[in-house]
Amino acid sequence: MGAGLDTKQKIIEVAESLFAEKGFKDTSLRAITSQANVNLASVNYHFGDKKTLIRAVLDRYLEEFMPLLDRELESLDLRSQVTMTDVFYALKSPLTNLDKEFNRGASRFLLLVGRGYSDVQGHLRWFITTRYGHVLDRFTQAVIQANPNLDKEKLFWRLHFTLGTCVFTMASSEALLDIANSEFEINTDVEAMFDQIVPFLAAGMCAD
Amino acid sequence: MGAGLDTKQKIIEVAESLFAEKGFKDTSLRAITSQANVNLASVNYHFGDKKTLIRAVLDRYLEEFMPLLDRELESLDLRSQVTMTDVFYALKSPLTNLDKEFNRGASRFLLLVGRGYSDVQGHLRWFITTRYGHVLDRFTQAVIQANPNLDKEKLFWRLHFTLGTCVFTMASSEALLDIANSEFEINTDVEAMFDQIVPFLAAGMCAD
DNA sequence: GTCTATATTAAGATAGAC
DNA sequence: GTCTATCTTAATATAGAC
Repeated sequence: MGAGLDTKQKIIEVAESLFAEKGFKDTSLRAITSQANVNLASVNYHFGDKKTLIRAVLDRYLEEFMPLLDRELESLDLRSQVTMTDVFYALKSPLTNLDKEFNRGASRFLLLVGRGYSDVQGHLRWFITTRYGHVLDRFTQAVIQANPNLDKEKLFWRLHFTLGTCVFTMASSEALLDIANSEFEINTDVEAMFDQIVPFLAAGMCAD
Repeated sequence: MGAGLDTKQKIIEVAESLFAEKGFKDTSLRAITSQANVNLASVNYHFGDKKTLIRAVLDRYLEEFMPLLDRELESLDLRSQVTMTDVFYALKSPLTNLDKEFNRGASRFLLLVGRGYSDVQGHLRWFITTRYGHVLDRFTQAVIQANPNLDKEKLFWRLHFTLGTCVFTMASSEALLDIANSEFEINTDVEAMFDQIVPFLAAGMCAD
C-alpha cells in the first residue's frame, strides 16, 4: 500500500504536466500511465475515471492558490489607497508560489483554468465558482475599490477580458516565450510576462 | 456535378459551424457529414483530409476579412492624427461585415483563429501569418503610429494580449452574453461586446 | 494494489461497386 | 460524385487472475 500512494502520486504529477501541455482531451490515459511507469488500469482504480482525475489535478492547485490570494486581498483591504496595479499584483505572489511548489506551476495552473473554461464545457467552471466564490468576490471588491467609477456592466466585461488575456497568454506561453527570447536580447520568463501583463490590464480596467 | 458543388458547400458550412462550436479536435467528420446529410466519404473525396477541410473553412473567412481590414488601415494611414481607439475601431466594419456574409460570422471567425492558435499546434498560425503577413504588419504600424512610445517588447506582448482578449471573449461569448442579458436590463449582442472591448484594449495598449 | 487481456466505442481514411 | 462496407488505429474502461 506504500506503493499504492506512490502510484497515485505519480499519476497525478504526470497527468498535471501532460494536461497543461496538451489539454485534457489530447492527453490519453495511456500517455499518462506509460510516462508514469504505472499500469494503464491503475488510473481507473485510483480515480474512477478520467474526469475525476482532471478535477483532482486542478484541485491541488486551487487549494494552494486560493487561500494565498485570499490573504493577499485581505491585506489590501486594510489600506486606504488601493490602485488597480496593487490589485493585480496581489495575484503575483500566489502565482509565483505555485512555481515553487510545483514545476512550472503558475503557467500550468492558469492553463488548466483556461482549459477548464473551454475544453470540458462547464463542469470545471462550476466547480471553481461554487467552491471558491468568496475569494473571487473579494477580488471583485478590490477592483471596485481601486476604480469606483466602474458600473456593473463594465466591471463584468472587463473581469472577463482580464481572465481571457491571462488564459490565452498562458495557453500560448511556450510559443510566445520562444518567439520573445529569439526576437529580443533579454531573457524572458513567466515572471517577466506577468510584469508585462499587469500594466496592460490595470490600464484597461481603469479606462473611462 | 451541380450536386457535387452543393455537397462541398454543405460540408464547409456545417463544418464551420461545428468547428466554431466545439473546436477542430472535438468535431468528427461523422458529425459533419451526418448533419450536412451527405455521405461520410465525401469529405475525403472533396477535401482530401480533415486538415485541409479546416484550412478551407478558415480561409473563407480570411479572404473576406483581410482585404477589408487592409482598406480600413490604408485609409487610417492618410490621417495625421490617429488614436488607439481609431485603430481598434478599424476592425469593426470588417468584423461586422462577416456577420452579414456568414451566420454569426464575426464571433465564429475569431473563435476559429483562437482555436487555430491552440488546438492544432502551429500549422494554422503559420498559414495565416505567411499569407496575410502584410495586413498584420500594417495593423502593427497603425498601433505604433497611435502610440510611438511603445518599444518592441511591449508592442509584442500587448498585441498578443489583445488577441487573447478577443479570442477568449469570443470563445465564451455565448455563455457571457447569456449571463450579461440576464444580469443587466439592456440587451447585449456581439456589437455591444465589441464596444466594450475597444476602450479596454486601447487603454491597455497606451499604458505607460 | 497491480497486472494482463479484452470489451467497447469512436475516430480518420480508403477500396470498389454503382 | 456518391454510396456501402471495411480497414486501421487509438481511446476509455473493466473483468478477473495474481
